Amino acid sequence: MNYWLVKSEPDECGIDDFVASGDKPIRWDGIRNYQARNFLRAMRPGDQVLLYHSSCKQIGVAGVLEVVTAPYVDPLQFEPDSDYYDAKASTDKPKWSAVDLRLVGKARQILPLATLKQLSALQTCALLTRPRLSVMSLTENEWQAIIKALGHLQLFSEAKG
DNA sequence: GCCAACGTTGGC
DNA sequence: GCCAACGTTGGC
Repeated sequence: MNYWLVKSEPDECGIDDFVASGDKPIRWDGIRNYQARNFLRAMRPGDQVLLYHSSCKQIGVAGVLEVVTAPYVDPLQFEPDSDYYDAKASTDKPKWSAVDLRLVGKARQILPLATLKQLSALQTCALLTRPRLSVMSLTENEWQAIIKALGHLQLFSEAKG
């Protein structure tokens, strides 16, 4: 079991999109950074993922997702009309990957960045030390610290009964 | 292979 | 909207 954190602007794809999608997974695509891609390629079905909302009113952890599929070729790299088109990628030599993610639970309230910054377990976490990295692994310790902060505040609710 | 210019991310 | 951080590009 591995732990991850992914960032997204909620206008693009946020926790409410996962709530609306219910059991149906959403493809996590459009990653166009090599380090983020390499983390994404290490994802395995069943891995747990925190969803972080960036560049928005309420910045912070918005909920928990899980990995549904193994990584596969991101089809958007081949679509010229897509924002995520990559002219250098070919079906012979695809460059970018995607996985499918599904909702586990939504936070009752966003766990704000300001709070995350105060957690001692996160002082060396990539979320705080590596700005602009949009997919990262978390240690079990980092994961537990965030889950505890979510749970202790009773922020967590089951998305589906 | 170096590095300046440029573009993007993302908090504030 | 500003700007710091930093990844990418491209000239040499």
